[in-house]
Amino acid sequence: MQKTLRRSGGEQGTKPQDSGSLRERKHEFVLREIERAAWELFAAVGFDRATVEEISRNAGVSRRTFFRYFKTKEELLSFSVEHFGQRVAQRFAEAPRKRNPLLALEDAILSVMREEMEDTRQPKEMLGLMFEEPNLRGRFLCALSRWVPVLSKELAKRKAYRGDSARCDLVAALYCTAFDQAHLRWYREGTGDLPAQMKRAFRQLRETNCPSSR
Amino acid sequence: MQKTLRRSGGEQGTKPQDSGSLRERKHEFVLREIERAAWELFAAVGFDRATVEEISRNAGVSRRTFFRYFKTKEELLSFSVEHFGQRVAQRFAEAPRKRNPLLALEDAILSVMREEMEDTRQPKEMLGLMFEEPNLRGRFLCALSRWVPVLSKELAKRKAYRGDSARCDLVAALYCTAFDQAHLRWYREGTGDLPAQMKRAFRQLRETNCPSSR
DNA sequence: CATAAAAACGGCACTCTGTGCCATAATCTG
DNA sequence: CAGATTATGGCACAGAGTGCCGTTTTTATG
Repeated sequence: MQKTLRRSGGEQGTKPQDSGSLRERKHEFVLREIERAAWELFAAVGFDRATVEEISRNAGVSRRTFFRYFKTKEELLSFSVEHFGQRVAQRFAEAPRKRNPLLALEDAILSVMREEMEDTRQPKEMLGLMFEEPNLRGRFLCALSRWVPVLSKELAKRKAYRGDSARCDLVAALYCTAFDQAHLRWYREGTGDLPAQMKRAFRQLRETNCPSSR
Repeated sequence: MQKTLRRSGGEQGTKPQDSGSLRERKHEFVLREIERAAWELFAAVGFDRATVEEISRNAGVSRRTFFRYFKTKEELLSFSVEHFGQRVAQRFAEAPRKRNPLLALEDAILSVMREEMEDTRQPKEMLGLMFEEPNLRGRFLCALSRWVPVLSKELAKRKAYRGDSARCDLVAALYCTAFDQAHLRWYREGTGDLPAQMKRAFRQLRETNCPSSR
């Protein structure tokens, strides 16, 4: 009946997803407009002091409508994060089957990350909010954890991981953690480049083994 | 001037920490009383429908006072989780220096976990809330992430990890993730025992290496 | 023990988030 | 164009969380 059930796991407050009809294009437009207004205000006054009231006004919609696009104010944050995960999963799926799954996954993450960094967004400010505010940190981690089933599903298609969904989930989650930790350190140090930090985290993840048997 | 700045990293709404004076013993008592009342109500009507109003009333304090003990309603959840992490870190610190750090850490987690399971709490219900409600999932992950600096600090005392705080952070975070994933799977499957699930996750974490060089 | 300082408490008013409801406007379908 | 769907805005409302202040309890000091 409905063509709307697209997004894999968690539902955003955002229903129409097809692009084509006027209605859906308009929806997409307003969505971006709210997002833009929100980030503008976040950058200006911080997350807490940016009221939905004012975000909505700047975006040209009513407060009530805001909540039809985003279930909560915090969802504005998880939105980008989830989209990122979707892209990683897609990129990973495109990697040749012969390639080592872990390395393919790492490349997928790095590849999407580089694209994102070229974008004209406010990546650093956004991450800053994510890491500073414990409230938003939770949101971020929650959004990140939604990558797990998506990545896990792709991982399960690879020969070495087929049939062990628990292991797929775990490995996916571990890579999400490495992703997070690399970001965190990069943000806190304030120096160095993110891809290098990320690669190091991945390598260390793969090297976390136990020399002596139990 | 103030004796209140104690807790390592994130501040709970809970200030006095020394035990001895009447004031502090009373504070501890009221804290537990609120916690008890809260979990009782959560179990009865769920997290969302349990209002702070009613929790406070059942605990015998005012609504305003509730927020002096817990900064937010959700902090009731992260409270136990953080305490758990503290205990793991302590147990880990007690392990002999000669022991392999990873295995020692695993044992510390398993050991505290077993103790917790014997306690007369509502572990399953609590975890249920943590995993179902995306809202609480975020809180849980955020609380879990606060283990990282604590565990990392202990890890850094071990010979093999000294001087590489980035690696310590990462390894600590990876183990937190394994902990989370094991719980998640255990909860979703509804069967099997948690320690076994946990051990399996740890083993798989250690085995996540890359056979072929890049 | 008495008394003053310090801290906890309760109550009140207030802002903000998030939701249900309904009337209106925009869009889609035929 | 007409009717059905869906989006929107406005309103009222409940609950979370905070600032303020007067009162009560605990501690410290003589």
